[in-house]
Amino acid sequence: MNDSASLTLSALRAAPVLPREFFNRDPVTIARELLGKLLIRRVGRKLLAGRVVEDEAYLGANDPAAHAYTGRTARNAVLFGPPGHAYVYFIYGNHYCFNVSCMPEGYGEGVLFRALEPVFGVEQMALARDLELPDSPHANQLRLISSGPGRLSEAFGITRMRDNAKDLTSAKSDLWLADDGFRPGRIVATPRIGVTKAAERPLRFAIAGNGFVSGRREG
DNA sequence: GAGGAGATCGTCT
DNA sequence: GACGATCTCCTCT
Repeated sequence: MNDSASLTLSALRAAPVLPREFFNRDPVTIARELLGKLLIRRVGRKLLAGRVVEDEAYLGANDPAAHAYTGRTARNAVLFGPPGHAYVYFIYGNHYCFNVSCMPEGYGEGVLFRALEPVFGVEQMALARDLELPDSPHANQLRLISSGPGRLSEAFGITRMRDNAKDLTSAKSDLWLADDGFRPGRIVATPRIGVTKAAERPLRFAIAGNGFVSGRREG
Protein backbone atom coordinates (compact mmCIF):
# COMPACT_ATOMS: atom_id res chain seq x y z
CA MET A 1 0.00 0.00 0.00
CA ASN A 2 1.26 3.45 -0.85
CA ASP A 3 -2.03 5.26 -0.41
CA SER A 4 -1.58 8.97 0.10
CA ALA A 5 -2.88 10.66 3.22
CA SER A 6 -5.83 13.05 3.13
CA LEU A 7 -5.10 16.60 2.02
CA THR A 8 -5.51 19.99 3.64
CA LEU A 9 -7.74 22.62 2.07
CA SER A 10 -4.77 24.93 1.51
CA ALA A 11 -2.90 22.18 -0.33
CA LEU A 12 -5.95 21.63 -2.55
CA ARG A 13 -6.25 25.31 -3.36
CA ALA A 14 -2.54 25.55 -4.12
CA ALA A 15 -2.55 22.66 -6.62
CA PRO A 16 -2.19 24.04 -10.18
CA VAL A 17 -4.96 23.17 -12.65
CA LEU A 18 -3.81 20.85 -15.45
CA PRO A 19 -3.57 22.97 -18.62
CA ARG A 20 -5.19 22.25 -21.98
CA GLU A 21 -1.81 21.16 -23.45
CA PHE A 22 -1.70 18.28 -20.96
CA PHE A 23 -4.70 16.72 -22.73
CA ASN A 24 -3.59 17.59 -26.26
CA ARG A 25 -1.64 14.30 -26.52
CA ASP A 26 -2.28 10.61 -27.00
CA PRO A 27 -4.54 9.02 -24.37
CA VAL A 28 -2.02 6.32 -23.37
CA THR A 29 0.49 8.94 -22.25
CA ILE A 30 -2.25 10.93 -20.57
CA ALA A 31 -3.74 7.91 -18.80
CA ARG A 32 -0.32 7.12 -17.31
CA GLU A 33 0.36 10.71 -16.30
CA LEU A 34 -3.10 11.25 -14.81
CA LEU A 35 -2.34 8.63 -12.15
CA GLY A 36 -1.67 10.51 -8.92
CA LYS A 37 -3.39 13.71 -10.11
CA LEU A 38 -6.42 15.18 -8.33
CA LEU A 39 -10.03 15.43 -9.49
CA ILE A 40 -11.62 18.33 -7.65
CA ARG A 41 -15.32 19.27 -7.46
CA ARG A 42 -16.71 22.46 -5.99
CA VAL A 43 -20.11 22.03 -4.34
CA GLY A 44 -21.31 25.40 -3.11
CA ARG A 45 -18.47 26.58 -0.88
CA LYS A 46 -17.16 23.10 -0.25
CA LEU A 47 -14.62 21.04 -2.15
CA LEU A 48 -14.44 17.33 -2.88
CA ALA A 49 -11.21 15.75 -4.08
CA GLY A 50 -9.99 12.33 -5.11
CA ARG A 51 -6.65 11.12 -6.36
CA VAL A 52 -6.70 9.22 -9.66
CA VAL A 53 -5.49 5.67 -9.03
CA GLU A 54 -6.92 3.82 -12.06
CA ASP A 55 -7.95 4.79 -15.61
CA GLU A 56 -8.25 3.47 -19.15
CA ALA A 57 -7.25 4.80 -22.58
CA TYR A 58 -9.70 4.66 -25.52
CA LEU A 59 -8.13 5.21 -28.93
CA GLY A 60 -11.00 6.47 -31.06
CA ALA A 61 -11.08 5.21 -34.64
CA ASN A 62 -8.19 2.82 -33.91
CA ASP A 63 -9.99 1.08 -31.05
CA PRO A 64 -13.06 -1.18 -31.55
CA ALA A 65 -13.87 -0.86 -27.83
CA ALA A 66 -14.12 2.94 -28.01
CA HIS A 67 -17.45 4.76 -28.29
CA ALA A 68 -15.89 6.89 -31.04
CA TYR A 69 -14.88 3.86 -33.12
CA THR A 70 -17.95 4.01 -35.35
CA GLY A 71 -17.73 7.74 -35.80
CA ARG A 72 -19.20 10.90 -34.36
CA THR A 73 -22.75 10.83 -32.98
CA ALA A 74 -24.75 13.20 -30.78
CA ARG A 75 -23.79 11.06 -27.81
CA ASN A 76 -20.01 11.04 -28.25
CA ALA A 77 -19.57 14.47 -29.86
CA VAL A 78 -17.52 15.79 -26.92
CA LEU A 79 -14.80 13.20 -27.60
CA PHE A 80 -14.33 14.74 -31.04
CA GLY A 81 -14.14 18.27 -29.65
CA PRO A 82 -11.18 20.12 -28.10
CA PRO A 83 -9.08 18.31 -25.45
CA GLY A 84 -9.64 18.60 -21.72
CA HIS A 85 -13.44 18.38 -21.74
CA ALA A 86 -15.69 16.00 -19.81
CA TYR A 87 -17.42 13.20 -21.73
CA VAL A 88 -20.13 11.72 -19.50
CA TYR A 89 -22.39 8.89 -20.62
CA PHE A 90 -25.10 6.77 -19.02
CA ILE A 91 -24.73 3.00 -19.05
CA TYR A 92 -26.68 -0.09 -18.00
CA GLY A 93 -29.66 2.02 -16.99
CA ASN A 94 -27.92 2.81 -13.70
CA HIS A 95 -24.56 4.47 -13.97
CA TYR A 96 -22.68 7.44 -15.33
CA CYS A 97 -19.11 7.06 -16.56
CA PHE A 98 -16.73 10.01 -16.64
CA ASN A 99 -14.04 10.57 -19.30
CA VAL A 100 -11.80 13.38 -20.48
CA SER A 101 -11.30 14.16 -24.17
CA CYS A 102 -7.74 13.90 -25.52
CA MET A 103 -5.84 14.85 -28.69
CA PRO A 104 -6.71 17.77 -30.99
CA GLU A 105 -10.26 18.15 -32.31
CA GLY A 106 -11.49 15.41 -34.60
CA TYR A 107 -9.72 12.38 -33.09
CA GLY A 108 -12.40 11.06 -30.73
CA GLU A 109 -9.91 9.76 -28.18
CA GLY A 110 -10.21 9.88 -24.42
CA VAL A 111 -9.42 8.53 -20.97
CA LEU A 112 -12.01 6.86 -18.69
CA PHE A 113 -11.60 7.46 -14.96
CA ARG A 114 -12.06 4.11 -13.21
CA ALA A 115 -11.12 4.70 -9.58
CA LEU A 116 -10.23 7.51 -7.20
CA GLU A 117 -8.79 7.54 -3.71
CA PRO A 118 -10.93 9.94 -1.63
CA VAL A 119 -8.67 12.62 -0.10
CA PHE A 120 -10.97 15.54 0.76
CA GLY A 121 -14.67 15.82 1.59
CA VAL A 122 -14.86 12.10 2.30
CA GLU A 123 -17.98 12.35 4.46
CA GLN A 124 -19.91 14.24 1.78
CA MET A 125 -18.88 11.70 -0.83
CA ALA A 126 -20.00 8.85 1.40
CA LEU A 127 -23.33 10.63 1.84
CA ALA A 128 -23.73 10.93 -1.93
CA ARG A 129 -23.07 7.19 -2.20
CA ASP A 130 -25.58 6.44 0.56
CA LEU A 131 -22.81 4.88 2.63
CA GLU A 132 -22.46 5.17 6.37
CA LEU A 133 -18.89 5.56 7.56
CA PRO A 134 -18.04 4.70 11.17
CA ASP A 135 -15.81 7.06 13.18
CA SER A 136 -12.67 5.23 12.12
CA PRO A 137 -13.57 3.82 8.73
CA HIS A 138 -11.56 0.86 7.54
CA ALA A 139 -10.00 1.09 4.09
CA ASN A 140 -12.51 -1.45 2.80
CA GLN A 141 -15.37 0.95 3.56
CA LEU A 142 -13.58 3.98 2.12
CA ARG A 143 -12.96 1.86 -0.94
CA LEU A 144 -16.69 1.60 -1.66
CA ILE A 145 -16.89 5.37 -2.19
CA SER A 146 -15.13 5.71 -5.53
CA SER A 147 -13.52 2.43 -6.67
CA GLY A 148 -15.33 1.97 -9.98
CA PRO A 149 -16.50 4.28 -12.79
CA GLY A 150 -20.13 4.38 -11.63
CA ARG A 151 -19.17 4.77 -8.01
CA LEU A 152 -16.83 7.70 -8.48
CA SER A 153 -19.40 9.50 -10.63
CA GLU A 154 -22.01 9.09 -7.93
CA ALA A 155 -19.59 10.21 -5.19
CA PHE A 156 -18.74 13.40 -7.12
CA GLY A 157 -22.31 13.99 -8.30
CA ILE A 158 -21.23 13.71 -11.93
CA THR A 159 -24.12 13.39 -14.42
CA ARG A 160 -24.43 13.82 -18.15
CA MET A 161 -26.89 16.67 -17.82
CA ARG A 162 -24.72 18.59 -15.37
CA ASP A 163 -21.19 17.86 -16.54
CA ASN A 164 -21.03 16.59 -20.13
CA ALA A 165 -18.85 18.90 -22.27
CA LYS A 166 -17.61 20.82 -19.21
CA ASP A 167 -14.13 22.31 -19.53
CA LEU A 168 -11.92 20.52 -16.98
CA THR A 169 -8.98 22.89 -17.48
CA SER A 170 -10.71 26.03 -16.29
CA ALA A 171 -10.35 27.30 -12.73
CA LYS A 172 -13.79 28.85 -13.22
CA SER A 173 -15.29 25.40 -13.63
CA ASP A 174 -16.77 23.48 -10.70
CA LEU A 175 -14.95 20.36 -11.85
CA TRP A 176 -11.25 20.29 -12.71
CA LEU A 177 -8.02 18.32 -12.57
CA ALA A 178 -4.96 19.45 -10.65
CA ASP A 179 -1.42 18.43 -9.77
CA ASP A 180 -0.35 18.68 -6.13
CA GLY A 181 3.07 17.22 -6.83
CA PHE A 182 2.24 13.66 -5.73
CA ARG A 183 4.05 11.09 -7.85
CA PRO A 184 2.91 7.45 -7.86
CA GLY A 185 5.41 4.65 -7.56
CA ARG A 186 5.12 1.71 -9.91
CA ILE A 187 2.34 1.73 -12.52
CA VAL A 188 0.77 -1.47 -13.84
CA ALA A 189 -0.85 -1.88 -17.28
CA THR A 190 -3.56 -4.53 -17.78
CA PRO A 191 -6.40 -5.26 -20.21
CA ARG A 192 -9.43 -3.01 -19.83
CA ILE A 193 -12.37 -4.12 -17.73
CA GLY A 194 -15.80 -4.88 -19.13
CA VAL A 195 -14.89 -4.53 -22.80
CA THR A 196 -15.48 -7.35 -25.29
CA LYS A 197 -13.74 -5.85 -28.34
CA ALA A 198 -9.96 -5.42 -28.39
CA ALA A 199 -10.19 -6.95 -24.94
CA GLU A 200 -6.56 -8.06 -24.86
CA ARG A 201 -4.93 -4.63 -25.26
CA PRO A 202 -3.19 -3.42 -22.06
CA LEU A 203 -4.80 0.00 -21.95
CA ARG A 204 -5.89 0.04 -18.31
CA PHE A 205 -3.44 1.71 -15.94
CA ALA A 206 -3.32 1.67 -12.15
CA ILE A 207 -1.01 2.60 -9.30
CA ALA A 208 0.52 -0.71 -8.19
CA GLY A 209 -0.54 -1.78 -4.74
CA ASN A 210 -3.01 1.06 -4.21
CA GLY A 211 -5.95 -0.17 -2.15
CA PHE A 212 -8.51 1.98 -3.98
CA VAL A 213 -8.12 0.38 -7.39
CA SER A 214 -11.43 -1.19 -8.53
CA GLY A 215 -12.18 -4.86 -8.94
CA ARG A 216 -10.26 -7.64 -7.29
CA ARG A 217 -7.18 -6.60 -5.38
CA GLU A 218 -3.88 -7.10 -7.15
CA GLY A 219 -0.27 -6.08 -6.97
C1' DG B 1 -14.59 -15.09 -0.89
C1' DA B 2 -16.32 -16.27 -5.46
C1' DG B 3 -19.61 -16.44 -8.98
C1' DG B 4 -24.06 -15.54 -11.17
C1' DA B 5 -27.85 -12.83 -12.45
C1' DG B 6 -31.07 -8.92 -12.25
C1' DA B 7 -31.83 -4.01 -12.48
C1' DT B 8 -32.89 -0.41 -15.80
C1' DC B 9 -32.72 3.00 -19.79
C1' DG B 10 -30.17 5.83 -23.26
C1' DT B 11 -28.33 5.12 -27.68
C1' DC B 12 -27.84 3.21 -32.02
C1' DT B 13 -29.23 0.06 -35.82
C1' DG C 1 -35.32 -4.20 -30.52
C1' DA C 2 -30.76 -5.26 -28.76
C1' DC C 3 -27.00 -4.08 -26.21
C1' DG C 4 -23.80 -1.91 -22.98
C1' DA C 5 -16.39 1.14 -20.79
C1' DT C 6 -21.52 -1.30 -14.05
C1' DC C 7 -23.08 -2.21 -9.40
C1' DT C 8 -25.33 -4.77 -5.95
C1' DC C 9 -27.50 -8.49 -3.96
C1' DC C 10 -28.00 -13.24 -3.30
C1' DT C 11 -26.43 -17.98 -3.09
C1' DC C 12 -23.06 -21.40 -2.62
C1' DT C 13 -18.81 -23.03 -0.74
